Amino acid sequence: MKEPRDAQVTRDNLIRAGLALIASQGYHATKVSEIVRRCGVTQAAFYWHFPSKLELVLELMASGRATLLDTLRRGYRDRIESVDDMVENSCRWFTDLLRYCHDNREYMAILLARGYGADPQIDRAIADTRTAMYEVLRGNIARAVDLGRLQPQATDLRAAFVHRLLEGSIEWWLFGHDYDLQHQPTVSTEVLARQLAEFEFYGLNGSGNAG
Amino acid sequence: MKEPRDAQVTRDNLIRAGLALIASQGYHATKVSEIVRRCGVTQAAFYWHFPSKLELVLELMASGRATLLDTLRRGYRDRIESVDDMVENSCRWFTDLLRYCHDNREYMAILLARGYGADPQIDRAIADTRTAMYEVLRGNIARAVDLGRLQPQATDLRAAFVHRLLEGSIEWWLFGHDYDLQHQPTVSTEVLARQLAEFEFYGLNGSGNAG
Amino acid sequence: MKEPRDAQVTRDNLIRAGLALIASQGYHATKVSEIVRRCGVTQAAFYWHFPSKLELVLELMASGRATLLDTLRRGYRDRIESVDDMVENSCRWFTDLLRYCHDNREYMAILLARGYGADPQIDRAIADTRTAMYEVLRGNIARAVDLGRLQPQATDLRAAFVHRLLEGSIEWWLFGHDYDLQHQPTVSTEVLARQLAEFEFYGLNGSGNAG
Amino acid sequence: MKEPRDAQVTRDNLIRAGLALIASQGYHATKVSEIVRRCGVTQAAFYWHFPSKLELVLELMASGRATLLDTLRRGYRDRIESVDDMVENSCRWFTDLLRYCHDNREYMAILLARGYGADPQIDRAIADTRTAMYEVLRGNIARAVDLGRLQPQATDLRAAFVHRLLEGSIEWWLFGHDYDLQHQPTVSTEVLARQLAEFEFYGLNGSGNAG
DNA sequence: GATGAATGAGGTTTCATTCAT
DNA sequence: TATGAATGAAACCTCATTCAT
Repeated sequence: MKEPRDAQVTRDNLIRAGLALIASQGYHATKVSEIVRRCGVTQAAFYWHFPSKLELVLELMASGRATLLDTLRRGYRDRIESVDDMVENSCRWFTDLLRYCHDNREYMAILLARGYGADPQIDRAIADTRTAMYEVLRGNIARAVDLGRLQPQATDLRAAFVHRLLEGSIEWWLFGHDYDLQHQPTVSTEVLARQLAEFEFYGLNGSGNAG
Repeated sequence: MKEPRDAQVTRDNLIRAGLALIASQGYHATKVSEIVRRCGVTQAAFYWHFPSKLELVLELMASGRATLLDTLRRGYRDRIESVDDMVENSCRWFTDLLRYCHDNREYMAILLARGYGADPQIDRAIADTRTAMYEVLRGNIARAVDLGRLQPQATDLRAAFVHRLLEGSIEWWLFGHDYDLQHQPTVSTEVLARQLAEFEFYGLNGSGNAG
Repeated sequence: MKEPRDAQVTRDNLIRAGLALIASQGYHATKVSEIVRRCGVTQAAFYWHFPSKLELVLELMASGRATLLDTLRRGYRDRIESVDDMVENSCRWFTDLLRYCHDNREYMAILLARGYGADPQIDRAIADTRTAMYEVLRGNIARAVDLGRLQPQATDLRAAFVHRLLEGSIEWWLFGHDYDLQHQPTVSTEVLARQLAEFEFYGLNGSGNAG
Repeated sequence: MKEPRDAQVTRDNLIRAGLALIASQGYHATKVSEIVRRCGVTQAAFYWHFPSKLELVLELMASGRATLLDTLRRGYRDRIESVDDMVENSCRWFTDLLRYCHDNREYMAILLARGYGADPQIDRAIADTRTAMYEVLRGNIARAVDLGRLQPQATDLRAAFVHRLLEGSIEWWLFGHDYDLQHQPTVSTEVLARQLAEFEFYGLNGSGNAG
């Protein structure tokens, strides 16, 4: 259990600082000079750890993607005999996801709003991750259709609805209406997850058995 | 025999070129030199028409905002005796909105994904417009609650859901999963509007009387 | 006859300063910052006139090459009935060439010694020009062989000898033994040309009719 | 079971790698990082062996100079009763020299073309060695003049001719017209030496008794 | 209304060199 | 003897912006 090597600390600091700055200002507005100033090292040190500013971001995105997809795929146990079972499943799954997002708000900021348009490679990294999220949701809906729990109608389209509902709501939850990085959620994880699940299956009209 | 291309024409060209470039590359990646190159004028000409690159964008956003809000507020005739009436209303309103978005895809690209993180003033312009859209939706839901057509429950939250569902779905519709500016919609305006309205009120479970 | 435009003056200054610096320090040691300092303009001005430092040099080399080849090809009137006629022809031709070299010593410095190893494109530019010079000399020898004035023996090899004798002697003449850019020729153009021509045809042993 | 590669081995490797790189790319384009990468050691190791990159090169040049001068001075046995004796002597001497150059082509690359303009100290090292070579040649000619074998005319100038003819021809022989480090000689050592010696004393016109 | 030419500030990246271990 | 990690100085180049004409 040897103590963490200095280099690793510096490297982690650089990643953290880069993440924070890019989340709040975007890629182009974030200068290497500012990243290193926050870490108390020189710019040359940055380039010892990373081949370029772009590579730092791509590494950032890749590691965020890995942990996010991990979370996404863990969920959805399959006992679904009724629509209400599906609501329950969705609710649990959303809860896990929201916790992840809450704990990784800076990564989510880049993924959901501050990333596009920075650089083609970053665009791709974001699009890939978002598409992966869509695929998971689409898979779940398709399975429910196969089991006869949902009507076999416009699966892709409705998966896109759920996907965008979910992403957009997370963005709103974490950053508010004006995309403020300092915004604090006004709703608890549990309430949001439940309301989202209700809305997902019953829309504004509700289930009929709501309180 | 130069045709009399007056100042207004140049100005409009600059705005159009700026809009196209920013929509596809983002604010920082869009250079004044590129904008003017597309218009066949010099950079100094740009600065005769606009005080700065930022001002061009802000003007862009303001004019987009005006026409968008115009469209948004035109809708929603008030005869709502049943939920199905509301679905019909939503459907008509969505249709108008989608038409606008389709006709202004570059502005929507900036508004929905390529704008944040460019500059605090741009961020504000975007946030304001998006919030205005949310307010319209929230107002409609609140009215339905007042009229006893919807349950008086979590109005803000559910307005946020609808708002993000709508925005996100438009983004997907216009630009696909990987935010490709060249993407072509795979669903017609009418079908998307109807499906959105159905989903808005009944969720994945559907209305029961769907085809 | 309008007075020379400012821009052209600046551009010429930059070229001249670049030529002088590269001739004396080599390509890599010559900094854009130094070039512009000598011209009293900013670095951005440099990049308004030239796309890059490399392009400045390539332009330099290209224009030097053009005038040099022009000089090279002007020479060699064809009356050669005896070896002594050839010596006379060579002498005149060398005189022209030496005058050019004397008037363009900075370009010659780059071409003959300070250029190689700077950049692949520069290497090519130099090699091309030197090869062109060799070809002219080889052509002359080949013609003399065809006319029966020289023995048909190892033409390529002996052309290479003459070429390198000439280049090397020019280098020595202009820059001395230690390649000093400030060196002043110790021999007049005419004497050098005559001695070179004698050596070219008779070697150290001489013509027998020398003084 | 690491083989005992002691300090001297590492040092020699560094020198060899440096020599190869500088010969092919020039001084400035050769990075310490690249030298050490080829040797499998770190940059800090480099600086344990050498005080600076410049010192490595100077050492390189000094050792090349020592062996070259050794070769140069070994030659020229003094029996010269006729010009043909001198041709024979030159031929033998050139043969030795060409062998050396062939075996040390990387050093010759730096000495003859890739060195100038790198750094004042390197320039000096090169100039000194080349001047030493000139002195040897001049001494031989002077002796021949003293012995009455050559005419007492323009000794310095003609020594310079011979010197530059020799150097330039070696450069051409080793690296071709476009200074390609990979070039293979197209003429054997013996043929080149003989032709050079013939040319040295008789020029293009030849000896009259040539084959 | 527009141009040609220039500025100034700052960006990313490079590279020889050093120092604690 | 050597390494891993860092420094400092400076290089090339970019780009929004300006100004005289």
